[in-house]
Amino acid sequence: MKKQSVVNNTNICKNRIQAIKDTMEILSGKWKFHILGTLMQGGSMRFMDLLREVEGIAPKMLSKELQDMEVNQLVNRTVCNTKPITVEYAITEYGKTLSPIIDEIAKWGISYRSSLLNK
Amino acid sequence: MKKQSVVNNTNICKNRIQAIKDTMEILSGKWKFHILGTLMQGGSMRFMDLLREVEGIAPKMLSKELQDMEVNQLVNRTVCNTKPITVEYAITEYGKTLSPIIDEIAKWGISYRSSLLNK
DNA sequence: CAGGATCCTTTACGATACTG
DNA sequence: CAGTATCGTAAAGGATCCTG
Repeated sequence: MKKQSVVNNTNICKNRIQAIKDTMEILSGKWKFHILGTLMQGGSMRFMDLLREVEGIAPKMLSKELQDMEVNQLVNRTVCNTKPITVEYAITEYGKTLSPIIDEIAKWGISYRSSLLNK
Repeated sequence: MKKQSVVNNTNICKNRIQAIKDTMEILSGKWKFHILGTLMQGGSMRFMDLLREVEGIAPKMLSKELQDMEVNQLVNRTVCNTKPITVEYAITEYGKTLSPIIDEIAKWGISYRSSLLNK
């Protein structure tokens, strides 16, 4: 009667690896974590602001990464009727579900830095 | 006397972004999360086992990624005196500090999958 | 301001073959 | 078995110019 243990260890492992693959595919590229981290603390930001905050990124790359994330509903793009036009980017509610990941990454980076200093 | 508030909001933000940068630099490349996830659940593994488990990776890439991570002390390489020689890879204690990140990534991937199914 | 178009350079990645 | 060598492609990245 213990038929549910068909879900064996091997399967759980495979699923876990598949899950990592899935997530990383969506967050692939050099800049996505970086952009998400910036948007998470900056609220709504314009293209130019992002270009300034995400140091080192070229407009071409920023544009491409934002499009990727828009497709995956992680960020929201809003055109404002100003003159000249401005565009606001913000994290969606769905995108916010990534914040535990970003938080852990930031946390690790911080302790990494301090472990470098204490040598 | 409140001189410590020199650490203002802007600085905290910059540090956070820098921390994300640091972490992602160490975990850069297409395969590191994947390999780490595998090693975390597999314990000590041989090169060939990894090649099999990390589906799709080429030996060259596996070798390179493992070397990167060895330099950063995330994984441990042990040569065994067998015939023919075998090599065991395992996560270091330091590497294990990355597990909250990997866990969050796996968790997100799993709920991402199930949200796809419920459409 | 927001970004697309173009061109060019440099890495990253992949497939296959080979060696101690 | 555990890799390295070699070669080729694709993507990343940078610089500059252009347009609605």
